[in-house]
Amino acid sequence: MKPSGDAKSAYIAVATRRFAMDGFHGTSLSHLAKDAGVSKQALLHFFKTKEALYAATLTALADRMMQDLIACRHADPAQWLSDYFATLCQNAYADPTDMRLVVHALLDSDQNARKWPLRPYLDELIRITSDTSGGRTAQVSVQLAWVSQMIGMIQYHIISVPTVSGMYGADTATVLQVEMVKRIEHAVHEFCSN
Amino acid sequence: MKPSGDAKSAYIAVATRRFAMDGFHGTSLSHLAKDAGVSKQALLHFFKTKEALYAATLTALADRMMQDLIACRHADPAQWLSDYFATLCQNAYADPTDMRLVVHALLDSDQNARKWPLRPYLDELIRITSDTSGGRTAQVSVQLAWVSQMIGMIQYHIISVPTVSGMYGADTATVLQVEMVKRIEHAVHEFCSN
DNA sequence: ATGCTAACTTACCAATCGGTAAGTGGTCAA
DNA sequence: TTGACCACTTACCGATTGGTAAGTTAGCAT
Repeated sequence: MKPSGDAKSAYIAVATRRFAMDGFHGTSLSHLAKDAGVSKQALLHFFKTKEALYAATLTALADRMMQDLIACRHADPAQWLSDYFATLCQNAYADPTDMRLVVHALLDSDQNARKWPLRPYLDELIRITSDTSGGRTAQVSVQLAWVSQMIGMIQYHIISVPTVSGMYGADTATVLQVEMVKRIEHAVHEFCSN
Repeated sequence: MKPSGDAKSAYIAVATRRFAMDGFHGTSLSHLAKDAGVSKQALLHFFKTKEALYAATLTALADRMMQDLIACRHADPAQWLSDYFATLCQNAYADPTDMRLVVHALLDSDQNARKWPLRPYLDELIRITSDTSGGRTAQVSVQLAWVSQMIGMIQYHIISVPTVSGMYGADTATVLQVEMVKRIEHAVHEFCSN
């Protein structure tokens, strides 16, 4: 007998990819089932509604992002942030799934009072920022603003890659990516160093 | 007899609000019709498919954004950009519709090779940037990167307002907005002045 | 052997989807 | 007066949606 956790997390993985690609409304249970190679009711056995499955993918996303952040831990908080944002960007070039899912979730967050699971992740980012020599003196609101700005420019950049590539060509898009990584590094240095 | 242009643009206005709120897949023709106070086929009379209506809203969006940019024209290009980004942000606080629509369109841009109408707007932003004393010396790729960064941080900030407000409270969200406007102003000054 | 439960399946449901077909009522040129 | 045309309506369509009901199959403790 299959351990239940395996199948469940496999379904979440499939759902993550689909929801990130097409959004909540653009994804149907039948498509998810076909992707997972099971019947639609196999999904509904673990998740009572489509909404519940979506919520589970968002929770898993939050866990993943927190793990990725912790994985970059460094004694110097500025270096930590610099490493993290760089790897976040590089990983997203290879697989933009998570970044797309976050943005989709942001756009959906109006219509249902969904418990937003990314708060600990944001809080941790702010905490690290407040440990840097440059960020220490800033007010909390300034720290929040800076963190928002950073993840905003990264995530927006990632989701705009296909469009930029279509508008200006793949070559320009690649050059833009390189340039963007530089700008991120520069932004961390400017804010966090004294 | 009603002039046809009026009804058509009224339908586009309704569709713009709905598509910006719920995205393409989250919006149905019947909902749009109910919003407009007509039957579903009134819409299909002007726009042959739902896709065509969506494309029309994106074209209208592009025109609007270009107009708003031109409306801020100023002899000093750095001042032009500063004014534009500030008013863009302020308008979006009052009505985030356009910013949400852009982000929705970015997320959708994979699945159909849609002609993206915002390119002239981007080109114009880059042109203005290249006229500033600070931007003049930069390579085109750097100018594109900076413009992407600016509109990215603004649009992402706007769509994240409800979530931030839910996570940290409306007061913190307001403080963040004020702080964000400052950061935008600072970013323009830093890049464009020399 | 038996009964219980977890992990499914097939069959089915009303509701809604985008879109087609065939009118209806009003305006306007001839 | 007529006839063409435009904006729009009602009626309808097959396909798909999220979800329910009722089995079926396998493993496992007793």
